[in-house]
Formats: sequence, C-alpha cells, structure tokens
Amino acid sequence: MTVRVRFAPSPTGYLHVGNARAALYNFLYARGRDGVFILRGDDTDRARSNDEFRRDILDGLGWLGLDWDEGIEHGGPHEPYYQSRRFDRYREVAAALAAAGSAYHCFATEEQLEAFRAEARAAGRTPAYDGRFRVSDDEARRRLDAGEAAPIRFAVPRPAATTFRDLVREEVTFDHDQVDDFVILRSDGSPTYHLASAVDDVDFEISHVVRGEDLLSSTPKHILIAAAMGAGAPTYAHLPLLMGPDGRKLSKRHGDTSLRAYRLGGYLPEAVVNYLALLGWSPGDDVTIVSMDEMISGFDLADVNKNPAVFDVEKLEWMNGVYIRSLDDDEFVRRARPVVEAHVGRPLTGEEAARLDMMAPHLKERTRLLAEVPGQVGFLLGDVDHDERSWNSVMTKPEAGVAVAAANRVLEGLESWDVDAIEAALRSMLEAEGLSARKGLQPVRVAVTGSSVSPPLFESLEALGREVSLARLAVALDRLDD
RNA sequence: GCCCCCAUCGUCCAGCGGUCUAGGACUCCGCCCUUUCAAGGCGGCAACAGGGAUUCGAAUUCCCUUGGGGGCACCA
Repeated sequence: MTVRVRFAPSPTGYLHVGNARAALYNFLYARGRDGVFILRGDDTDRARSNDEFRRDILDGLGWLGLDWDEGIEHGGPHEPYYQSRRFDRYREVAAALAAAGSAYHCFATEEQLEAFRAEARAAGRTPAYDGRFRVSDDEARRRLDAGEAAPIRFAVPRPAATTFRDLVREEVTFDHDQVDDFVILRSDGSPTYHLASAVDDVDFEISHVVRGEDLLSSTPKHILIAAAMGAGAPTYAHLPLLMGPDGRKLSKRHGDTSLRAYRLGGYLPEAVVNYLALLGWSPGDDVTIVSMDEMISGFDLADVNKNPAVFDVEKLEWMNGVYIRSLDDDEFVRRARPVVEAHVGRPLTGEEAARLDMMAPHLKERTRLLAEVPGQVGFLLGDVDHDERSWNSVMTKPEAGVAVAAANRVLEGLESWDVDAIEAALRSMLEAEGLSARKGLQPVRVAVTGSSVSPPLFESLEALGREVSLARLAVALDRLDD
C-alpha cells in the first residue's frame, strides 16, 4: 500500500509552529517511504477562514521546503482540495448515512441537550449525548417535510467501544459512552469538521493520519464515519502537543507561536526544520544537527515521543547560529543583505556591498539571527554615531587620546591598505606606546566603529578603506580635544 | 466531574532487563584562547516523580498514588 499522508490546516489563523511540525512529520514520513504528501484546506469554518491565512500557510510550507505532491495549488486526482468547495459531497454522504440508518435527523432542543449534559455531569458521567431524544423515522420525515430544519447526528452504536492502534500511542480504546451522537451536518446544511475530515480521508485514500494529540479523542468519530461509508479507516498517529516554557499549552502569551514570526525574524528555514524535527523525535544517537536527508531516511512515526515538548526559543536561536555559521560567505551575504537593506530602507551602494562581502566571514561568526546583522554593520554604512556608553567607558581613559593619535599617524603612512599591513602597523604602534592590545585598540575601535563591541578591528579597517578610516580617527581626535 | 494520554537534568533528546558511579545538546557557571563581541577548547552544576510488585538483576516490565497534558459544542 502506498503511503498517502495529508497536512490539513484550517486557515483560521497564521500557521502555528505546532502545525508546522505536524506538516514536517507528515512530509518526512511520506518522503522516507516513497509516499505522497497532500496539502488539504480544512476550511469548513467559512466565517473564520480567510485568504490571508491561506496565503500564510502556503508561504510557510514553501519557506520550510516542505513541498507537497498533491493538493492545494498543485491539483491531483481528487480536486478540489479545499473543503469549502466540497460541501455537496459532504451532504451526499450525510444523506446516505441517514438513509442507511447510521445517522439521523435530530430534533432535540438546545434546552433538552443542556439539561441532559448537566445531569450527566452531575451524575459523574461524561456529558456525551446518547441520542435519547431521537424521534421515529416517520416523525422525522413529517417534520422535515413541514419545513423544520434539523441537524444530522451520527448514531453512535452503544453499548460498544472503538479500539485502534495509534502509531505513536500504541493501542487506544474509547468506550462509546464517551462519544456523543455528534453532529455531522448542521441544520443549515454545512458539514462539521468531523464529517468533512473523515470523508476526505476516505475519498483521498489517505493511508496515515498524522496530527496533533488534540484530535485523539475525536478519532473514534472519524473511524465510525469511515466504517459507515464502507471504507477502512486510515492508520493514525497523534503527535504530542507543543508547550510553552511554563508547561502550559504553547500560546501567544509565550511569545511568537506563528511560523511567520520566525520567518520574518531572521531565522533560517533549515534551522527551524531541524529544531522542530527534534521536538518529539530524535535520530537515535546523540546528534543534534541533522540534515533534511538524514531526517527523511531516519524518521519513523513509531519513534515519536509521547510526551509534550516545551518549545525552547533559546535552543532554536543557538541552532540558528550554527546554521548561519555553516553558510558559505556568498550565501550568508545573499540572505543577510536583504535584511540590511530593509533595515536602512534603501539598496546598498556598490561600495557598501563590497564592504559587506569583505566582512561576511567575520559577521556570520557572531550572528545568531539575521536580524542582528544590520546592527553589526551599521558602521560600514554612512557615518558613524558614537555610542555614548562606549565612548564614556573607553574614550575617557587617559590612554585613549594617545592611542587614537598614534594609530592615526601610523595608518596614515601605510603604503598598502590590507589587513596584514594594518595589523602590523597597529601592533608596532602598541609596542611603541607601551600599550596593551586591549588598552590601545579599544579606543581605535570606538573611533572607527562607534562602539566598543564590533567585528574584528583590523578587518573592519580594511573593509572601510583608508580614507573613511582616517577620517573617523580624525573626528574622534577632534571630539577628544573638546 | 468524566474519559483518554503522558512522566529521565530547568529545557530538548539518548537509554528499549545487566555495558548506568544514567550519555549528548541548549541554558547557566568557571578556566583557556583572545583586539571588543562572538566562535572554539576544557571543566562544572543538574534528572530516572513517589510507593509497591515481578526478577538473580529495573531508568527500562506491571499496579497504585501524585503530577502534567488533551478531550467532553450545530469550533476546528
């Protein structure tokens, strides 16, 4: 049997990192087994779904590199892949189930249902509606013909139970007195999630349903529907949920939960994929950095952890730094330059771009997020602003003036402006003035970069060029005189 | 309240009856390197939730307790 998995997000919000991980696991499972990865739009909730969210999901998956074989925007044998366009099919199934006796029109009032649930709860039972207010088929027919609107509920067999084998949770059983006669078609003729999802899984020939644990207790409903349709249910795998640092379900109050926040925040998709993959799964050894290919060949749903994982941004950031450092210089620039340009609000000049190129190896070494780059390269663009804290802590020292003046003198006389020459000149300056590297070079750093914290000084001077460098030393000297 | 699931360092994982005085990674703390900041190297702090049972032997199996998570809609 060929593996056919689906990622079926509801476009009722930005793509959540937890859903992104579910998408990744689906993808890995399919790719490692010669399977088909399908993207479906579970947008039965038309009021809350919108195109901005649909776009965000597509953008997010594309960014992560999780390309799908079939579904939204790619087409396939089961088009359309948006549930909002398959309502007729769901109505057809609902009608067929009703005709076959697997479902029925429900005329219970809201009050009756509420009273029943309150009573059940008070009696220590799960408040699952058991169909006790179901009317005879004749009466139902009559009331329907009279124009009364009624939802269709699934007639859950009872007493009975549903047992299924979950790839990550092993065998799970739900007694049917925990499962209510759930609505499959609302009185307005729209399908509920359970109906649409189960029908699509059958129609699209889904072999494995890989989704969040929040759907675990709804699984009997889906299995029941599939069976009533005369089909076999897919194999299920319920993934543990993602938690915030406080152990509560990951939500906005923990910071960014949308993938887009990371996409826009200077993270590399490779790092995010790697990090997400390891939240609930590991290749087995003590490895942390894993390539997509390694994940694909090593991933198995049976190896997924059962317990919820805390999303730790600190580790993601560290990992992002690892991936940034592993980029080659050109690639680093290719990704960082747009971030810098967006920050300054204009394209870089040729000269500035050249400086960025030259500094790339030193920049990527100290970058965890691309968003940090603009701050690191500010001194390479336009004029320097002296950071006041840096100035006060470094330039007020007695040796500062001496060092800057001496550096200015020695650099002025340099024949060729390259790192080696610059370093040699400054080192001899230090010796001549009897200054330690720390004491003698920090003032120069502040003068040239505006800050006591910057990329390596010699390289920075080289990238900046002779004229700009000397001009900055002169400016600092002036300010020192005041 | 009822049902389901889960339980190893603060966090993410390894461990799947003996090789565990429990390993790796993040974080944190030292030291080294060093022109700042990083990166890197070395070292350190830190866990099998508790109690029974099975077994010659349990982090690994079973039961109970406790704790955490999820679900219980004409939401998805």
